[in-house]
Amino acid sequence: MSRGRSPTIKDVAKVAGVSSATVSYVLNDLNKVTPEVDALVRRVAKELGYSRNNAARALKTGRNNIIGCILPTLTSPVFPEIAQAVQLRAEAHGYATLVIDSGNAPMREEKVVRTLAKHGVDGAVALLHPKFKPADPPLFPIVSLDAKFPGLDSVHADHYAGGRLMAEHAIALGHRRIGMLSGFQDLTSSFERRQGFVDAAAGRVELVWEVNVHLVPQLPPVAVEAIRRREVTMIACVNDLVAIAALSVLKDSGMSAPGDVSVFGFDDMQWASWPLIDLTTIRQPLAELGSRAADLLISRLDDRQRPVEDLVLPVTLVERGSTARVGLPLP
Amino acid sequence: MSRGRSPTIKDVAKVAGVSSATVSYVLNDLNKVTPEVDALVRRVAKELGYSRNNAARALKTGRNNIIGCILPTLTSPVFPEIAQAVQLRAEAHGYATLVIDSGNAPMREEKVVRTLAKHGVDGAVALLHPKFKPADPPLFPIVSLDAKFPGLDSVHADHYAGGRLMAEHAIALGHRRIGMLSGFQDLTSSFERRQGFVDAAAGRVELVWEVNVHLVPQLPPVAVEAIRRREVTMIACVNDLVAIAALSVLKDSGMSAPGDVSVFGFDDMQWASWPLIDLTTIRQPLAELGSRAADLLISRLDDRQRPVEDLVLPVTLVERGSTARVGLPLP
DNA sequence: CTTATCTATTTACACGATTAAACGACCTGA
DNA sequence: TCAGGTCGTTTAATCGTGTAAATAGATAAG
Repeated sequence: MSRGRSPTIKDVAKVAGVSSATVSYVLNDLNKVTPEVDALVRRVAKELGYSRNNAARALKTGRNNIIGCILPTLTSPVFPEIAQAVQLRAEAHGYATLVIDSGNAPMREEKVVRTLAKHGVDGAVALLHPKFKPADPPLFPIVSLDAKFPGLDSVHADHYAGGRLMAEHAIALGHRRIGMLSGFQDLTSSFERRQGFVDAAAGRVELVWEVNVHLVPQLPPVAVEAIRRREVTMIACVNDLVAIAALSVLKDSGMSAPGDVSVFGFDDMQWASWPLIDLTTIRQPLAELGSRAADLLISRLDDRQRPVEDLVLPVTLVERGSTARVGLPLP
Repeated sequence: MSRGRSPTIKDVAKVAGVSSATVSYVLNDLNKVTPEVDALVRRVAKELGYSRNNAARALKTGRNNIIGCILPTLTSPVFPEIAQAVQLRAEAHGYATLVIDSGNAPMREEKVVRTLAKHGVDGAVALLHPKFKPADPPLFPIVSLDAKFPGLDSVHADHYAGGRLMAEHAIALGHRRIGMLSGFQDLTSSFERRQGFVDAAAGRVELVWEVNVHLVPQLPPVAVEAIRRREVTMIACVNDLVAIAALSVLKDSGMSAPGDVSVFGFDDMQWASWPLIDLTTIRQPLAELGSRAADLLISRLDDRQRPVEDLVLPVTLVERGSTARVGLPLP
């Protein structure tokens, strides 16, 4: 105590006049002790400013009370919102969260998992590339974010329904000629979003052009050219970041949304609502995604036998100023 | 091994036919052993897939190889860039990083520090409110980000010079009547930015109005009104987020930058360069800020006696499309 | 050939907590 | 009264590493 060292369970035991086992029982809420002793121990512990040594506990129990959160990058508007929710929920359960970015490469994902294992995480929430190969046997339980993953628990938005929603809204606004900036189709969520759109649009909309793009706010030349051809009344984008890139191209080309062409995003990341951007989009509940994933992971940690669960969260349409009824002049 | 349990130092020792102490010496690179034994042990360890149990090591040595990174929030464009750099650098040194957001409140900062201590971090990089009171004695070393902090190592950009740079560029563009959206002055960086600006502007620029605002992309009504009065040719903002809020107000009011009024930001966060935003700003080297802070923290962990260090990084002017020479018509 | 000096390795304990098992005190029912 | 059960508490072993101290073996010095 006064000798700098922080007090251990034994110090508490000595002061309280009981054995260290008793202290441990009290502090772990196994109710094995009389109310008086319980109260006494708690009081003494608080007085001494006792706080459990996590390393010792981890060594003995094999549980570290740390979970990992693996995301493709932190420098994107979407993922930090998820990370924040995971962390908040984990903390409520007494877990700390190790947020790590995997740089979007499946190989690095596997390395990151090993790193996390080395640091003794009990499990992780992860947004994984479908090509990711889990170690066998797995180093720790993983909950897959954003997409179903064979053998893993998962939490994700209903991308397919979102795609349909986009198409139906576009049709309702009178759009018949649409260009599409879809994501590369190896990513499950990109695939499902497109699929939903295409299924709902079938026969009612002409998909004039389509370009696969990376999920970043820069477009490849072929996409820029497509936009400049002015052949469509709407550009449907795989996510908000890409939609912003499209808006940028429009601005650079002297066009604007929704006057010359409507632009439709997906995600409803925080900045989509800024007046400068003001993007019509499909909202996925990012925070809920994170907290549900944390919950799921922690239940899994408590019971490794429970059946694998796949949680699908609903999406909603958020109508803003980047889309308009076709043919309607600017207000 | 084959019994599920992962191999320990004793398993390695048994297979290699040496004692566990020898294995420990080898794996910790204390060169106390013959080259042959060294090689043998390493080979066996690799063969068994041995990996050190961090909890046991932490228990024995009191070092966890984890550092914390405390930031006001993750859902801001600026902080994740720093976090990413911290993490990358920490990983290179064999440390994992616990990123935590403190929600911008000094009281919560103190709580977060206790949480981190509970999870056994060896130290932390933190962006602290000046009112933050470190525990005494400190629970672990902290490197202060973004501002000097009494008694702590620190790494931050040269906010004062940045403020001057803003003023000088404004003057060079011919601006004489300027409105200012400054941050609340209890935050050191906001204070210094303003001070630099005011000092350099003295006598050459009229500060027509000034409003203290929170560092978020929404402005209070009084700021909105000030902007709408159209009394100035430039709005100087405490950071990019606030500058974006100003641009939003302009757009909502049927004005635009730089045609009606120039807008000047600070930070050069990632999105400032998007064509939709295209913000003239003062760049602070966010990634370098993070990695230098991590370096500094780790040196501190290795030597608690070294004198406190204050690292100031230079800022630069980034000229984009939100500012223009005064009186110049739109191109 | 003895004794001192190194050096490579091992022995043995500590770190702080958890927990099965042992223990003792008290109660209960025949 | 005594076997058996219950309850609250303690004893003691254990988790995997690190490391001071002991030990053995080789070398050098006298």
